[in-house]
Amino acid sequence: MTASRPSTTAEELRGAGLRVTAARAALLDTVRQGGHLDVETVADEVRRRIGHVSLQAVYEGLNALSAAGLVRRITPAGSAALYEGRVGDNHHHLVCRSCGAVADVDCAVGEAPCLTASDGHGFEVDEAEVVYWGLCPGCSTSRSA
Amino acid sequence: MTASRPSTTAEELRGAGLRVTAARAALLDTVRQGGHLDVETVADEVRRRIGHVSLQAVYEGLNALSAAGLVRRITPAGSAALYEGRVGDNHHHLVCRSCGAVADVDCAVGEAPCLTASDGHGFEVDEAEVVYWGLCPGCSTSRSA
DNA sequence: CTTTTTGCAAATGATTTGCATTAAC
DNA sequence: GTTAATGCAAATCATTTGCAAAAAG
Repeated sequence: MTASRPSTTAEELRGAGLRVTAARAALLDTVRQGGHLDVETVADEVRRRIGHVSLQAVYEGLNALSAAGLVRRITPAGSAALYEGRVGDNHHHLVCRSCGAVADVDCAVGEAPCLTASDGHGFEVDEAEVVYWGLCPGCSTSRSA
Repeated sequence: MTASRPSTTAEELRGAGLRVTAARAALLDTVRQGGHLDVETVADEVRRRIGHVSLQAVYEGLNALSAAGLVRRITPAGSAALYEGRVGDNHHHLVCRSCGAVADVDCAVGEAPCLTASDGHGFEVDEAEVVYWGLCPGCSTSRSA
């Protein structure tokens, strides 16, 4: 079954140089279908799909997937990491200070505006991560009402 | 005893609604003089100034100071938090993926460009945090050389 | 067959919490 | 005198690590 087009999850994994295991495939599918999932949530969903998978395998797999650029890892609050399936489109995040909700946003200034720092201090920048802190609609309402 | 001369630091603490203690004052002075300091480093420096201070007092004090807006807490890597004295000037950070070095940068697009998301999704945004990921001069050189 | 991945448990590191003591107001 | 801050130790949470067994290529 050596398909020539990378349409399946398995093929993508292989194309990224990763071994194809049930855990990895379920991990990738799960992250791609959800929005912003923490490790525990991913683990639950993966287990719902393929049965038992250790938490360590989930951590390992998510590391491998994000290193390969198949998923993106974000750490808005500094506490628990979140994973999302949208990669390579330079989108950013709105994070609620109150409930922790995360929403996607495209960059404010067109194509890839924030990708370049005004003064790079000699750094070789390859990615810009923007987090908009505030209150989500729900928390904003209950706070002012 | 009641201090008769108005030390700037003490007054700022009072003005922010915080009690003036040796620990808090040393904390604020320390964070303002350093660049980007982690909790342990702050604790060391504070002890060098006023003698023994518990690590918990440092955590507590830094929380109070950042809640009051006197210092800023940043968590670039998701691991250890860093504190800096520059607040309210909408500056951002360059972070080295290799050695973790952090440098300040002013926003790329003028005054406060990244402060507004293209689509706020109803969020009430009050701050935008930008992290430019890359390699610092040193790590960049040793990697390509 | 060789290398990577999984599983299990214990370890690590950052940060928080409970409670008595002390200092600030 | 009240209230908030400090010190100390233990607890908590996310994540990592070591090593043997199982699976992928």
